[in-house]
Amino acid sequence: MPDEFQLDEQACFALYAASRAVTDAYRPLLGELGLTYPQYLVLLVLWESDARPVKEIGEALHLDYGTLSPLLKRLEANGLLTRARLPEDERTVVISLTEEGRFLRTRAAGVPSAIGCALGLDDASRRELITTLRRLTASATAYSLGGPDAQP
Amino acid sequence: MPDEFQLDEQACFALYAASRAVTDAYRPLLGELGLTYPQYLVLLVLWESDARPVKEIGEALHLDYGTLSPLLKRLEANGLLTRARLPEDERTVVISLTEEGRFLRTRAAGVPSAIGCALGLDDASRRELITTLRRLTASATAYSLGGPDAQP
DNA sequence: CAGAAATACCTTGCACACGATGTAATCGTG
DNA sequence: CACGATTACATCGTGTGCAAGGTATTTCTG
Repeated sequence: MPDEFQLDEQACFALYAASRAVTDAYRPLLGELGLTYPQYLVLLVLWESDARPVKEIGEALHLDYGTLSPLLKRLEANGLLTRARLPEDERTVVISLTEEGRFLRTRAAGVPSAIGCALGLDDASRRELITTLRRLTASATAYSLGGPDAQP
Repeated sequence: MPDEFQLDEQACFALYAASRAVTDAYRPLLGELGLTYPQYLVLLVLWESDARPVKEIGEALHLDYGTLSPLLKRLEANGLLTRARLPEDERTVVISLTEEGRFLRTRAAGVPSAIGCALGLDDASRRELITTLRRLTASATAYSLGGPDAQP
């Protein structure tokens, strides 16, 4: 019987390695734009719909405030976005793109297709991979929240 | 036509999110053993074959010295392994498990199956996922090394 | 065999990621 | 309406990851 500790048999390691390899592929492209991959993800969210509270960005990317707060501060320092308290609710901070932040989208126009090419996946296997990974993410998240033997 | 910037359509983000979700699932289990996920990966490598140079561990996990050196120092400080220069080649540092490091394997016996269960993948889709991810990793790595338009 | 190149590793600096803790604002309840 | 709970966010500490730069040891080359 196979060794359950065998690295090659573990989907988790394949996932971990693939994730870093893909981020590596992004690095030179995003470096041209002065961005890291997580910063690029934040911009994707904002390009899709601007002026959102930090909470929504965190939900979209599954990132907590401890990660987002300093990241957003760096993007603000680079002139890509602004932070403003909501008058109706002084607790929430709304993140809005600056003109420069909106313009960066045109400079990033080639990135998705370049990466799509780098991954070397046809459209069908890409969709299937996304489906599998989403199921896996949901399953792992449920496990984390509920614990190995959760009793509701 | 679909927006190429759409977060939901990007395999990269699914990968990034899944990788972190899986690491989250490991955290409580490994926390019991006083380990992080990358530290656990190093032990997997050493449990498979002990007394290896840092270079080999890095190749197995696709990690560089900048990550491994401090990580190995922490594992050494925790009494799980030792570092020794090779007499034949004073440049290389050989990492060997201590008695405690070897024993930890028995305490970690339940981890792989617990995670396997948490991911909720049957054996077939797990293997298929690993295959897809390995192709993807190879493709992304080749892209990173060769550049978008490499001319050998 | 001397000097150059390569190798193995280490350290530093920066940017995530996450747990834990703190704070101000709002909400819910009696 | 007082006051405890909740919410939204910030900060701090620790541990990765990676680029860049440094050192010591070996290997290669002329």
